[in-house]
Amino acid sequence: MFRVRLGDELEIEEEKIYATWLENHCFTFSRDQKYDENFIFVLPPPNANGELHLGHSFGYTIMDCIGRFQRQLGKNVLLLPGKDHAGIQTQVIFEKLLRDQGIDTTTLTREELYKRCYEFCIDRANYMRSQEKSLGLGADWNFELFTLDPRVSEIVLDTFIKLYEQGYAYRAERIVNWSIVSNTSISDIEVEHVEKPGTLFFIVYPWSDDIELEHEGDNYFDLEPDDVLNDAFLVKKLMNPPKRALIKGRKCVLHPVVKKLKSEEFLVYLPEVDLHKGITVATTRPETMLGDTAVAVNPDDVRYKNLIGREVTVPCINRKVSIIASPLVDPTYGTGALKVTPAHDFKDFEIAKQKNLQIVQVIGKDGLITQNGGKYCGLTIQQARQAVINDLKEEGLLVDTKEIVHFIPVSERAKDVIEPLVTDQWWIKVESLKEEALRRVKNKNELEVFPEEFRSLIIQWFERLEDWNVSRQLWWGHRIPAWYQNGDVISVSREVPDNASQDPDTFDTWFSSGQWAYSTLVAHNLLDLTACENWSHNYPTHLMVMGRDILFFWACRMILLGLYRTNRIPFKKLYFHGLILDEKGQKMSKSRGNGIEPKEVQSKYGTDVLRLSLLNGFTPGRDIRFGFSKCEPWSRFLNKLYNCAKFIKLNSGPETATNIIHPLCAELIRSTRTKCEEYKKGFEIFELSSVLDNIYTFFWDTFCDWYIEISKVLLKTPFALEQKTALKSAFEAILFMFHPFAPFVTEYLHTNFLGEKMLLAKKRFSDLTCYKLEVANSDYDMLSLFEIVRLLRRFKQFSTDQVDFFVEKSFNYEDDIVASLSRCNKCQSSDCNVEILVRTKKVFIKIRDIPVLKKELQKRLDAVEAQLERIEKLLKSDFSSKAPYEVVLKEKQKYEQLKIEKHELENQFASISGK
RNA sequence: GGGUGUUUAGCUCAGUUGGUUAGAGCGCCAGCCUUACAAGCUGGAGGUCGUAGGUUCGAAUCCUGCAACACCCACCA
Repeated sequence: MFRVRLGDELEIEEEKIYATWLENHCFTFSRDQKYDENFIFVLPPPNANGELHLGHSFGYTIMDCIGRFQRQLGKNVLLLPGKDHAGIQTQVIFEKLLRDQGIDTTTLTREELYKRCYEFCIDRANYMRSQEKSLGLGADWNFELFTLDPRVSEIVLDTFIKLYEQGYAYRAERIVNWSIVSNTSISDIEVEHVEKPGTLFFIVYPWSDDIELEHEGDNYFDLEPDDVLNDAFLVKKLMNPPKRALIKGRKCVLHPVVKKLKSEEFLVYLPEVDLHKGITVATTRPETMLGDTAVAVNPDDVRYKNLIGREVTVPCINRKVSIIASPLVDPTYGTGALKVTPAHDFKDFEIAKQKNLQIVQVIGKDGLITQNGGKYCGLTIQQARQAVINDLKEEGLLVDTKEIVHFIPVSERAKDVIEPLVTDQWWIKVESLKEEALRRVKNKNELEVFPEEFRSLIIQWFERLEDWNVSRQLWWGHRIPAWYQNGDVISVSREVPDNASQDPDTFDTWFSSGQWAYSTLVAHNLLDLTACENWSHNYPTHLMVMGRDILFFWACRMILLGLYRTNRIPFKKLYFHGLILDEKGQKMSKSRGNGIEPKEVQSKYGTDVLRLSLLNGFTPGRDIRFGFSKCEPWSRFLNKLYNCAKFIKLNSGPETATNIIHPLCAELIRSTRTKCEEYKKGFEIFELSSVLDNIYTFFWDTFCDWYIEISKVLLKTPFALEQKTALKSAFEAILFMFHPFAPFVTEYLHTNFLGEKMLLAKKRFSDLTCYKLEVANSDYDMLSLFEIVRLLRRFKQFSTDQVDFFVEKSFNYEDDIVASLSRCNKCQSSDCNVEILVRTKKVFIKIRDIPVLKKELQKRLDAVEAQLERIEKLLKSDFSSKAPYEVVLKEKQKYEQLKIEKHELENQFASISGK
């Protein structure tokens, strides 16, 4: 926990303040209230295997800020905290930890590993909870849950059992993304594509039988390409395009399919291929040829059309395979001939399914070549690749290589290269589930998304969603409740059948976190799943907040599973925040070394500065840049707040006025109330950043720079008591409004400087003094006071001599206030040499420095004339007839006012001329 | 290849449904130790709102093209 230093002498201990909040049950949720009185939101559970980073701090700050505001409204708020077991990620981290400690993981039983890892996670969770508390997170800790908590797992398993019973969960052998390092399958969404250099090998698969090739003459027309598409040339559409062309020195043939690019049509010319020895394929992974069961070409590809059905021999393994046609083959890429390895490539698997090809697995789950790989059996992928290349070279079948840059799939968690493999897995059939999800997500009444643009991302994701592989070959996670006898599933149930063995696999982490929105509520008896079928009442939660990076991982899955089990989207409002970038706009990461730890900021500036600088200037869904330079202004702000509190304390006593009569004091109360209302409105639509901006300006510019300065005069008059009351109640409201943003310092000042007995964290709108005071009506024009002071300040600034003034019709002490703020002296009107109309008031000024006066008057006159000219032009145009009446009227009124001002100024010029 | 977002002052960003003089913080210039605060106060300079068109009486704001940057998705071997 952190101490924050304010000014020279004040230190605030955040930990003590947090303890006080807990002691006073500031964050305690009471169960017995109605939906409308509650505000419940389930917090995203961070992975319990490390510590919180700045991104977590950002999210929590937003959530806590909203939670505190909802309490101010009088709501019964529950922020429900938790931690995620994070399957594969934790297993990777934990196994490495054991290895680093010299422990051989293979010597431990599964139960032992699980137990130790559970303890590890609980330990991390404890640490992370202390971090969450240090941020000021006002969660009800009695409700905290872990995703592997028995109360939660029970629900997760039940969901799977239900899915199985209703035919949504099934087992199938299919090609999946396989991580050799983690020894498990992973879902598409956990695969990243990383750009890396690689080599494209051109390999000849010789004809199995003798073949006679047709020869079609040598007429080639010279053509200039307009563009290049992979290995083919694009030429703008011609009237009678030649069948054969020489482009950039290469013999090409015309492809019968026209390519459309940006609404323009192009002819495609494919480079001719050498077919004498055999058919040439291109691949970056030569070792997979051991599992080739076909060579595929595009059915429209004229180069190969006549060869479909012929046989070639796959070198190294000497397997005879046919040339088949598939529209999935891109004729412009490589040679246009694709080696088909169904067991180790997604597209090839698809082709094999359509064409009923044999599937030969040559790479095992351990990453070694299988027995199907013949003499290469037992080699690693890299070794096999080298061996195959050497053998091909020897036989003269490797005809070309090309260095390319391509995207290779890697595991998001372990970062190792993904090998597509055919394995037996559990799947969730998503077809009908996603239809329902799409229908509901498109309905804006059912789900509000902040920012709204993100709704289309959710829709697109669902549209593309295919069956979900939910089994993982890991020991860390919810073990799948499927039971086998002789390799067959005999039951899926929480009951243990006799003589059966349990599926060794666990669920994909997202299968459990996808249920978090309701599993947490059910675990705490806030929701009854059995009542969900035909219910009409509201879903218990109101809001879900998360980073935009887990939109697909988490938000979509919660919608999918939430609809399945509760018949509702488990949140009414879904709010996404952006990610934290460094000052240069780059992602923070350990490898770049540009990350900032939350505690670095907290110990240097205090938690409130961290919160304020994160919340300042952000827009939902948009990433923000963060660096220490963002903290400085907020550090100054807290110092200002502290000094302001000091001033208020110095100028308040036990007595208070109940009736505010002086127009300036009344005006202060009124504008404070207005700010409170704006604050409320802004928060209700989650405009946290603009709310902060608004109250910042109110505090600094309006309250400190004007009202406190004004008070320095009024405090010496008989209006002192009501001035003190007004200042104190306005400052109370200011602390109240800043409290969700900067809870620690505001709480401290509230108790120690305002001397309030009630905790600020417990204060509601209805407790604010500014709403209770009786305030006299007045039509006082605050702006004219501001204008007069600013005018005099400018004269004073530029003038070499002193400036005196007299304000017409000034009310109680107004002239003293003007004198104090402008540092000019008041005098009698008769002593003055110039009079200026400021809004509704006339100010008489005595100024000896005539050139300065003239210059200033001229500046005003120029501005007025420019305005007049502008409006005249405007009124002469179609504006008067076509613009709405109110808008025209506003301009006309402005025009009249300006004309009077101009007249006055001209008179002044006349009176000083010659002086 | 598909999609989304961004482009406003020297820097970091606001700018709500189009309304006519575009805002803040930091930085810059000038002047102030005015007894809450020099981490402050006062005054000031600085922007043809990426570009080319269009709609409109009126565009930073709406539409279209273009450019640059960023991110996400995708099974080009």
